[in-house]
Amino acid sequence: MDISDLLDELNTAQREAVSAPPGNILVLAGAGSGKTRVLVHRIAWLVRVEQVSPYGVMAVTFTNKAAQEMRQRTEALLGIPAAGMWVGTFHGISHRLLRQHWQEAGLPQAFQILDAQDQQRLIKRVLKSLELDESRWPPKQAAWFINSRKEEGVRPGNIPDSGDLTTRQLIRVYTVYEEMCNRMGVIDFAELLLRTLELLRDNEALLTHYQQRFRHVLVDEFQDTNSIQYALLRLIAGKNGFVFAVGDDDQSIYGWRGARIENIQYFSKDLPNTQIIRLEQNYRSTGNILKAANCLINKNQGRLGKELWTDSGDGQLVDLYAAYNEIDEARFVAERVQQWVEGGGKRSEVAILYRSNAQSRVFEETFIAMQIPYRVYGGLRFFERAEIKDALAYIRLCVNHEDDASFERIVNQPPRGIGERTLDMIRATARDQELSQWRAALHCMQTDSLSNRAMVAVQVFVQLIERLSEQIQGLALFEQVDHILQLSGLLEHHTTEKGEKAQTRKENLEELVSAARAFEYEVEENENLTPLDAFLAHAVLESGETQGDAWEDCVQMMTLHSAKGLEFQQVYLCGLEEGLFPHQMSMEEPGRLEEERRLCYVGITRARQHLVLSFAENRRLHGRENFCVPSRFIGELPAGQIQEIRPRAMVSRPITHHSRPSRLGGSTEGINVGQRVTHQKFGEGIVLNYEGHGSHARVQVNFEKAGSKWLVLSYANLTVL
DNA sequence: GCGACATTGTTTTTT
DNA sequence: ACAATGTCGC
Repeated sequence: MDISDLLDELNTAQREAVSAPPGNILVLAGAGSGKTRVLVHRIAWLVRVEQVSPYGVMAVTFTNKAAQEMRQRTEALLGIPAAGMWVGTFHGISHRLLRQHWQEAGLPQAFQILDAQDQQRLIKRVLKSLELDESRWPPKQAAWFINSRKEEGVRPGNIPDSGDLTTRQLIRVYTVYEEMCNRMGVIDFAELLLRTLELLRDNEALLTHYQQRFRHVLVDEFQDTNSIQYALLRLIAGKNGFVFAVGDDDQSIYGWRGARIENIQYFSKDLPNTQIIRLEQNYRSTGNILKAANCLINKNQGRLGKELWTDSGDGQLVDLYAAYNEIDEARFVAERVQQWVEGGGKRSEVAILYRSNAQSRVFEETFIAMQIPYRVYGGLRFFERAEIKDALAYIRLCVNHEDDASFERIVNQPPRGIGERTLDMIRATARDQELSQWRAALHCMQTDSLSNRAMVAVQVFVQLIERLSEQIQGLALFEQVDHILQLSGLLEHHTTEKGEKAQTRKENLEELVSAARAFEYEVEENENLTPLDAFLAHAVLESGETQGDAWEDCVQMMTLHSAKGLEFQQVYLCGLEEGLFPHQMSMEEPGRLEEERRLCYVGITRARQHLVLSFAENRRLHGRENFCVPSRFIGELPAGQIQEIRPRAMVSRPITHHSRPSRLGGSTEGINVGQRVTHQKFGEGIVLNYEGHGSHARVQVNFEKAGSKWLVLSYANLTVL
């Protein structure tokens, strides 16, 4: 068999990984070292050389986009549709398993998936029913608690009672939340994985079946797996299966949402005869960019160790611009982009990266003023828009009357005279009688416990849903969606609504019908799912941009997080200031600071040809004008690779060559951001920020005992430690 | 039910 | 500063 085409275009390390005999393999793939390529070639190798049936291969990623790309590239390489091969996200694959084995998993056949928003709403209701005050028990915190427990595979009953009151309450919330989910037949994202894990773990026959089927499990972005995902992988691979994992510990940037970088370390301990292969040759960036990246990431402790290199030249130096303020920063970037475009560069080859979304605004304003087309990533996605979620809620309620989340959402949307009072009545009935809200509404009408007016309103609603449920029987998917939009009054509501936004909303709703129409083609061997159910699941699981929409030539603006996996000729890494990047919230803890550093590393390694760093000396943040200290990361870069651009005479602070943040001016002598100080009353703390100068200067100090305080420097009498 | 005011928080994001 | 909620009065 001719396999030369599979290996020809690979380097030695890549070849080693792709052609290794079946076994547990961990590929430590640096940025730009061809990790997806290796993964895809490995699949092709297994199928073509090792004669593994595509049916026995499972490939898992995190995002739908990555899954799609993997599938496409695999099919292109194999030259055949890889039918039977399971390529998808952890959630997608779990969903598939649960749909197939809903009975064994203890789920209703028509179970629906709760997205983050719906989950939050449901938690709010749980808090209310437990009579917990939302200000003392923030729903966000409860959601975080529940999700992180689930991600560790822990049910409410298995949380050790530490005697801590807060924890006890949260366990109660978790318990009730779970009951409500079960009653409503909905599961949240974390539950998707946890249920699947339990399903396989507790079901010998099923587990054996899948272990025998999937002898080869491949994982992308392994450094981003959390505990439950790792457990799932190991369970499916079993004793006789093989895991092929690709990851980069230096690009682990999702620790804050449960990803466990340690999984990389555990891998070789947990799985027998692990072979570790490093991919260090970089095909993306110039030598100078790589040197900067290597030098920075070297400051992290406990790395597995990897040093990127390239055999293409050094290229341009990395530019560093010290802007006067954030407006100057944006202006500088825009002008540079304009020069690039005038020189024949494509706008889509330029990325502006920043730490937080709020930073995009100034760039947007500047780019609009200078008429440079741009596109901002992030923000609300199609299926997350309110009007779309309303429409979906109608559909879901028609499919499953017990779905309280949907009931709440649309019972009075568009307004039909069912106000808070009526709802409270229904909610109370639901609680007391242990009914779904739908049934509670029926109950209220039967028992005549509502005012006449409310009665009629509820009746209208109930009849509407009943009529809709009946009428959509037997219709094609898009007709069902269209029908519901027309008769629910939603479309009409947004049509009569005035304002520019209303027009967009209406268009979005129409777009939903088109999406439903397009979706019909994708409904594959729908595993005992109606097209409508499949469409609903698709909406939740893949709420992303419908697709990579017509690639206009736009400058790309995004956060560092969303830049992972992408590459650009020119990268502007902006807002390199202490407190912003590394972010305030991550500065204290060494572990989180290292994650920030990895984030910076990710940013740097996005650039192919030219990297420009910038920071502002003054920045308006949360309404306050702040003096900024250049990010410590700037000081951690190799001076030889950096070229400072400072056209402004007024700026005179040295930037490179210190890793310590520079000193404050005026009478604030001796006090630096990040320094430990002590105060007579408040005790010890760390200087977080400062503003103003001379005798008016104020510093923000985070005291260990007293918390964060702003102090006027001339009165505070701080002692530097 | 809706508009006017007040309060609140404000890293990163996928599924 | 600012947007996104929540509360209140009509």
